[in-house]
Amino acid sequence: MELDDRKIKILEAIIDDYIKTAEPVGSRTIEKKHELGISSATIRNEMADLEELGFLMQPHTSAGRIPSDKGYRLYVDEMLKNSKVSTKARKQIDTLFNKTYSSLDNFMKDLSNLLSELTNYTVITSKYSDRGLSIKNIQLINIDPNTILLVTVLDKSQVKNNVLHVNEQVSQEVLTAIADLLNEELDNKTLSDINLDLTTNIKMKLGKYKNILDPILDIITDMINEIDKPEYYAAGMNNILSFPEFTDIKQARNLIGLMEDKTMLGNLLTNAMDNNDDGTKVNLSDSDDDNDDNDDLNIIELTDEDIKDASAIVSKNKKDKNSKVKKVSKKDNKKESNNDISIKIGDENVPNAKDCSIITYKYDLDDTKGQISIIGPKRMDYENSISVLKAIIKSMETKKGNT
Amino acid sequence: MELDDRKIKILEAIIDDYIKTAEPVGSRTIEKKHELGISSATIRNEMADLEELGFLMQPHTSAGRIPSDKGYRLYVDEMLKNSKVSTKARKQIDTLFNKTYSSLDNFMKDLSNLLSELTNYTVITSKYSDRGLSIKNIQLINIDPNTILLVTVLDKSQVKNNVLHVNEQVSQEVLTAIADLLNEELDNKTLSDINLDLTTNIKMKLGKYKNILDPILDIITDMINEIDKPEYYAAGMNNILSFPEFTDIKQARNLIGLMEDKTMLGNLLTNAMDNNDDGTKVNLSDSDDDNDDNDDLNIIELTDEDIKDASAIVSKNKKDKNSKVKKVSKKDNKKESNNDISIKIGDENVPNAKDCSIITYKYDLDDTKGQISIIGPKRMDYENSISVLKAIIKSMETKKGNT
DNA sequence: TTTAGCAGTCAATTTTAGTGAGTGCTAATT
DNA sequence: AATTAGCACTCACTAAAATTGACTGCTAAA
Repeated sequence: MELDDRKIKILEAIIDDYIKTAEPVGSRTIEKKHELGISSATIRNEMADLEELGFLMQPHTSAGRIPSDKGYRLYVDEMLKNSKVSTKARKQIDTLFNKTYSSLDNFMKDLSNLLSELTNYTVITSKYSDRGLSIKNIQLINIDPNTILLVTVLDKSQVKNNVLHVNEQVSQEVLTAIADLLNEELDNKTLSDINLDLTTNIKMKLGKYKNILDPILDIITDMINEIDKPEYYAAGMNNILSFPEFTDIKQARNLIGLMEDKTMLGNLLTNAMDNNDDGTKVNLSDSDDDNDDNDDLNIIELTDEDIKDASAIVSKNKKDKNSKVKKVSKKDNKKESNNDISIKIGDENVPNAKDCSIITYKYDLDDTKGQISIIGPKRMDYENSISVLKAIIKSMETKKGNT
Repeated sequence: MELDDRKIKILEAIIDDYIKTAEPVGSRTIEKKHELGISSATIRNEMADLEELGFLMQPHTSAGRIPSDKGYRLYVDEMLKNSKVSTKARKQIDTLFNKTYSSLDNFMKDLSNLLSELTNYTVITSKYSDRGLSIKNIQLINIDPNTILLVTVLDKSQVKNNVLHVNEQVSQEVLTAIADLLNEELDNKTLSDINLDLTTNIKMKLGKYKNILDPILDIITDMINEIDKPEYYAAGMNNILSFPEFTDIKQARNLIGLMEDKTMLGNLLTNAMDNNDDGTKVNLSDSDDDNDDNDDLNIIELTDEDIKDASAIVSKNKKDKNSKVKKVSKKDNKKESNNDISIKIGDENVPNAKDCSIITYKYDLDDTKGQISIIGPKRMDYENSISVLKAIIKSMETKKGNT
């Protein structure tokens, strides 16, 4: 059996409908809402075929059809259109990016909240520092007879403070001397360069300052470990509770628990940006508002024979309509795909999130990396979510260029 | 009608039962479970009286009774016993307090998570800096030709960094000079002392450094505003979803939304530690493990004629049994009550949390203040929650003494 | 004052019947 | 050969009816 043009149209109609209503879609609904020029009986036959092909499912014998994971996959890979971001949303995004922030943390929090507000889904962002960062400058400042302030400046103006208490009194001169020596030793060393060997080496060299140096080096080591740890922020968790698929309180609890547990969250997000065989990567095609209608998502990788077939059909179909869709081989895109958007559907996620879809963008601000993930039900509004996310990414890229 | 001894016993039995089962409690249940030596008919009569007095309610005619807010109030004010913290919990608390933390933030997060785990309720902590803090030291460090690092040291070793980019190149000597002058001007000024007048004044005096000074003073002003803002952290939100009173998904969503909204959360917590007429304040009586059984909560303030009557009875009752409960007038305790635990029940909270009870402890670490709040259903396990909280507070106090 | 006993209440549960949106199959039509 | 009309069948969902049982309040006896 083949996945022909008409089948795809019907599938698309069903998925669109199901995304809106969350109710199984029947043949008569399709006949009435979409002018396909065929009777419900024919649609019924096609639906039976689509089910056999694995794109649709029936919750029970006398119900309409709902999309299977495979159905969503095809939809996401091939049928997504670019919807325009509302002017209101546009404004909110611009306002966010024009505001000045005292820390990246605060910015990311506001960003997450906004994205959640604009999509009505839960948004999780992660943030971790680049291990390749190097130490640029260390300062030791005497702020109290027995208190020393250690200021460590990393690449790209990241700064860390640590306060340490010492038993003996140390003059600022000595501290400056120690700092100078440390700067010499640690200059241009990256965080991962700083290991036990290096620290013992330094301790040897600066033996006479042992009492002060030891705690300082300990603190630096601690700090490095600390920097490594990713941080997470979740916005709009309550949104998850508004979808009919999560009325089962257990499901909801499971999900909220997942988002509160750093370890589980780590797994979830790592998985979400894996570019293994499942999951799509969509390219951030340049979307000027002038030629929006042509701004479709480019296909980077496909997963399944059937989907490949379908892809060919859909592509052909779109070309006929003078669209710019092109198939890009994985290799060609290796480099730029780093920053792309990935979409994981249902079972492609960790078991705890098997009823969700996750749209993830991996950002890289040189000194800080991380990701922005939108989590919703499988029948989430992919089009709007991706559009909003893309708008935000565009602003991020622009801003990055300016700084 | 009077609230006699037997009525109080029955009330206590009902509340204890309801806390465990979340089901309306009937007269026969009480007769069977508690050996009060009276028949269900008598209990029935007493229950009718208790309802008339406002301590109990009936969800519907043919149901058992549940406690009213007033009933809980009496229970919390007068009937709470001190339960011992389990050795396992004890250990977890000790582990937490023995761990070293690089920031108070991280410590408070772990603390919240632990408290949530030990109580099975949601825990919210807030944290804000004392406006009375003064600036101890300002350092300006040249980290790049056009980049200056501003390090501000506040009282009690709080340190803030800010990086600023300037157009012209400035030598470290000039920076040090500016820093020295700033230190002179700002020495011992508290955060609230630093206003527009003072900054314009400084700008006048140091006119020749205008280009560098202006952004620096702006940043300091920004920083002060930033410091003022309280921060919140919520742990164990998913716990809220496990109580039968919140099976209604709307209720649950409302609550989780509340905890995600900084403004609403602010109101909630401010209200929770108000010591206006409603709400109890319990004193942290010294709880040595040796005389745990006598370690009851002291009553500081009461709210209602009926409750006062009841209080007298309960107190008398407990004295007979050689307990240490004593009534303390509000005035006598003005000073120490700062650090006490307050309990808000149902309608005493902001409307959004009217079905919850909130146990709050206001901590004060000199440089940082804030609160720790446990939020659960009105029929929450006050005894365990308070015991665990008290154990944590004790550890905090001890640690504070050591630093 | 207490208690046994009984009639009455009402939420919750179970049962029953009815409805309607949906299907699959078949035979007629294009 | 593909499409469609028509029909029997399925089954979740709903509303109404019947049943259950955990309560109460009241009364009269102890």
